[in-house]
Amino acid sequence: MQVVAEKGFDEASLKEIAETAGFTIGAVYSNFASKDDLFTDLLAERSNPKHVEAAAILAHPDASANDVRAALDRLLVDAADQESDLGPLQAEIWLYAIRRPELQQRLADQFRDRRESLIESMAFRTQGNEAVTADLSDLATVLMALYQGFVQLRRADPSLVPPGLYGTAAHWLFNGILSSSGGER
Amino acid sequence: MQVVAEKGFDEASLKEIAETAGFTIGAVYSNFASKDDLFTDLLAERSNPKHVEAAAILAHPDASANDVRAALDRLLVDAADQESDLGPLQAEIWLYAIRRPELQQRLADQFRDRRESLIESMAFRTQGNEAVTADLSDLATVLMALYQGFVQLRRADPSLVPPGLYGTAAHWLFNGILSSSGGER
DNA sequence: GTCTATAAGACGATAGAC
DNA sequence: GTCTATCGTCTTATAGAC
Repeated sequence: MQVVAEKGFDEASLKEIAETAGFTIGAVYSNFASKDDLFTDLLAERSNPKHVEAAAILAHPDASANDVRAALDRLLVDAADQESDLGPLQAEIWLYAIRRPELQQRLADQFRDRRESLIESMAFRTQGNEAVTADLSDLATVLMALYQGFVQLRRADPSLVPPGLYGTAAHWLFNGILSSSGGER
Repeated sequence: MQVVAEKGFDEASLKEIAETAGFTIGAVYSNFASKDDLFTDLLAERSNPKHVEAAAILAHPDASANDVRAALDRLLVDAADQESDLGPLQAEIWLYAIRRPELQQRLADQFRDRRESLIESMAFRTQGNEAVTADLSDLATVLMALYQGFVQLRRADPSLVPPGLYGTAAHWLFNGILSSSGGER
């Protein structure tokens, strides 16, 4: 995955992948049937733990609104800056999956699962607030899409995405839902 | 660009690229020095007209809030569904550019230009509204990131992004900014 | 400017020794 | 289960005729 993130799937030769892992090509082929098989296997192992983290914070009953905003920002900065591989890797996986019909469904399911855990976490914090509850699924979708977009913008140039903007945007969305529920939608 | 979108940069062989264009490999090499040269040249020609379109609608003084929401949704649906190449192509370009330091700056500039035209369009509609004007740049950044994320989610599975959600999200953000400007931010 | 033919090399994948 | 050595194929890029 490290080599694929750096070079791209096709430019990542099995020789380099094997040697990065401390093996030779032969060793790889005794464990995997093909390069595609290797990639799809590693893909299955790789569940996305980041959004679960955020969901855990969102779900924490003592967390204040500011805690949530700070958690979202930390999530973004960690992903885009510290783990600088994450953006390219996700793009590679996305491209790989949408071009293979049998994987496209799995990718969609993955997105759906992440959204579901986000919804559950947020539901815990917004129960009793009907206005927000009704739009919870849409809000989760927006937060996920925004995260993806921010990671890519930030990778092109960190100064494009001011620090704290992810949390601020979430704040705007939340308030926007509240103030929209009264009038027309 | 069509072949690159379908197969990916590496899997798009010069033979297929040439034949798709109705030429042979030799003809390509009499016009371009290398495959990278071909791609970067085509990359430069390809300016993104879509956001300009949206900006034009946003800038129209007679446009109602509903017109703007409808325009944003049309923008998304057109991009993700009709031009189904756009998502993969943008991902390919992004990956290609962030891996080449000399292109990364050009990519960042492109993002900055698009944001600038979005800001100008919106400024025309929000003049006099200080609360929104102050956050215009951030709002534009959020709308751009959201657009990118939506296109990718929708390509994995259209039902992940309900119709109208882009416009709704923009509506929430706008209202959120208005209601946030009074209290703490 | 575009073609055909070809060069040089890298790649994924396999065979067989250990 | 991992190694070395090798096979066939495909690729980018070039040379030279037209």
